[in-house]
Amino acid sequence: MKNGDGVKYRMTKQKRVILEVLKNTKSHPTADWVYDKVRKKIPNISLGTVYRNLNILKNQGEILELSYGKGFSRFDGNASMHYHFTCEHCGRILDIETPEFIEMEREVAKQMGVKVARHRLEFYGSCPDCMTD
Amino acid sequence: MKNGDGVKYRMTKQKRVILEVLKNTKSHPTADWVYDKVRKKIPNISLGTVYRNLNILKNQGEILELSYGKGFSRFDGNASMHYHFTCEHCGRILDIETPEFIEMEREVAKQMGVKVARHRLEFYGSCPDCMTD
DNA sequence: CTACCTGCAAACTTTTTGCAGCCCA
DNA sequence: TGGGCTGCAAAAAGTTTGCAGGTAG
Repeated sequence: MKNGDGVKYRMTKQKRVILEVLKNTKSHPTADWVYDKVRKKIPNISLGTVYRNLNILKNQGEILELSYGKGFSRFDGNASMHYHFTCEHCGRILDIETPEFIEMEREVAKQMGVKVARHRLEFYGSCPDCMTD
Repeated sequence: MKNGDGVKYRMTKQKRVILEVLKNTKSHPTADWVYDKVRKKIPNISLGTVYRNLNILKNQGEILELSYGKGFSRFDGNASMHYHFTCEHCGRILDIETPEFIEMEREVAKQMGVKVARHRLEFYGSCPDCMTD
């Protein structure tokens, strides 16, 4: 992979706009959604460039990549640690403001004899708009 | 999709062997690994059949599908609720025997005004064999 | 018998990559 | 100026699907 460890990243128009799009949405968009949105400002940008920059931004710690089922990722312009709630009706993904549940890591480390570096926690259910069922 | 709601599932040799393979491993294999393993017993089985049956077994609640990053799923012959620990060195996935942390669901439901149906929790770090670093 | 299931192969989806020219630092 | 970055298009990788014949119940 290019842009490995000791490589200096450059700022380009493409990267700036991609980051802008991600920072200005609360949705947790797919690469394709970002592509569509960015094309409004840079009509001839290619999907490959979007993917390349999403990976760079992720490596730089500017954004988060959230892998959900099968073949697709979503991206989050908010890189600080937070959990997510997915509405199983409308598909919306909401940020959760709860502080991290770190005690769980200690518990698992002790019980399994492993070293826990991090965890990922996802909640699923119905969002306020979809609770009428 | 075939095999929808009211459809009766049949037991076939293929499905039986696939389930056997999954119940007899503690690894959390990919579809491809299952395919290789099953081919030792049914040499001319097709990958499509493996995928079809993995989906059926998942819908029947016999196995779990675990989606990790990018383009691939892993399957777990242990369908009872449990968390997973992934070793970031060797890639091994271990089952965690901790009871479910259900209080978190209540906490999130109250704070966000949502209805939480379930959650998924994944731990990452170093397993006992890889802790020498 | 008859629906469901199978093998095969082609299609699909999402993401990655090779290349030649471009442009940021 | 040089080494990363770009657009384009082709390729990868994982999964799904259409079809015609096979088989469980």
